[in-house]
Amino acid sequence: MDDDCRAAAIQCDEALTSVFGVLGKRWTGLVIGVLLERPARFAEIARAIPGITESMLSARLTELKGAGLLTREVLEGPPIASLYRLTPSGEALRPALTALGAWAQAHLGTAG
Amino acid sequence: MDDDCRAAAIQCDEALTSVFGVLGKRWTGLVIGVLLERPARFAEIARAIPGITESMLSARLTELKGAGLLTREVLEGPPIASLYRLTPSGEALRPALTALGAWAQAHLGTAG
DNA sequence: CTCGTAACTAGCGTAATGCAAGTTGCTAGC
DNA sequence: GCTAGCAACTTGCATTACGCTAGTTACGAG
Repeated sequence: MDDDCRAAAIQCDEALTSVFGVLGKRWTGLVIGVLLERPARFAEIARAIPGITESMLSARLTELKGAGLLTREVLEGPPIASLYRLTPSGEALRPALTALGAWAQAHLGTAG
Repeated sequence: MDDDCRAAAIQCDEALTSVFGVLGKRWTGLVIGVLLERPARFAEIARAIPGITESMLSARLTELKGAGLLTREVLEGPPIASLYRLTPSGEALRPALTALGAWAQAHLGTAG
C-alpha cells in the first residue's frame, strides 16, 4: 500500500541501535569516558563521576566487561585492588566520544 | 592530602556529562538518528524505531525540543500533521553519531 | 454512523535506578 | 585483641523511568 506512493519509510540504523543498547543507559558513557583518560580502580571511577552510586558502577562495569569493552585485573598486593582497563574495542570509542564532547561544548553551553 | 602523592584524581569530563544527560536515556539517540536521515512525522519516527511506544516517543520529542535539538512544525493541511526537523545543533551531532555507528559495525557484530 | 489513520495523552504494572547498610580483607592505633 | 578506617563490592528497599493498553480529537471513506 505504501510501497512507492510516498517517500520510502525511514529505517532505524541497526548499528546505532546496538550502540545505544550500551551507551543509552545511565552512566555507561561516563564510565568509558573516565577510563579513556587512563585505567582506574573502582573507587577512582566512583569519585570521578559525581552522583554515581557504587551499586550502579558495579553493574555498569559488569555489563561493559561482558560486552568486551573493558577488562578487570586484580592487583595481588597486600591491599586487594582491582584495575579496570579499556580493551582495544573500548579504546576505539575515543574518537566518537571526543566528537560528542566537542558537540556538547559547542551546543550545550558546557564550554568554559 | 592526595594532591601529588599519587596520580591526579580523574575528573569526569563536563562535556560528556551533559551529552549523556541527553543521549544517555533510552531511545533518544535513535530518534536523532532517524531525523538525521530526513525530517519526519510522528508516525514515521514511531515506525522507524522498532520497540518504541508512542508515549516514549512523545516524551523524547518534547525533551529534544526543549533542548533545542529539533523543532516541531504543524502542517496545516486538512489532515493535521506535524513535522519534526533537527535544528543546526541537532544536525551537528551527525559526525558523532556516524562515528558511533562505525564503531558498532566494527566492534559489536552489527555488520552485515 | 462506523471504520481507519494520524497525533497524542492518561493510567497502571514492571524494570531500572538511587540510597543506605552490610560484608570481607588488610592497615593503623592503643 | 579491640575499635576504626579504607577498598571493593553486594544486598534490600524506595523512587523513578519505562512499556503496554486504552482513550481522545480530527479528518476521509463508505
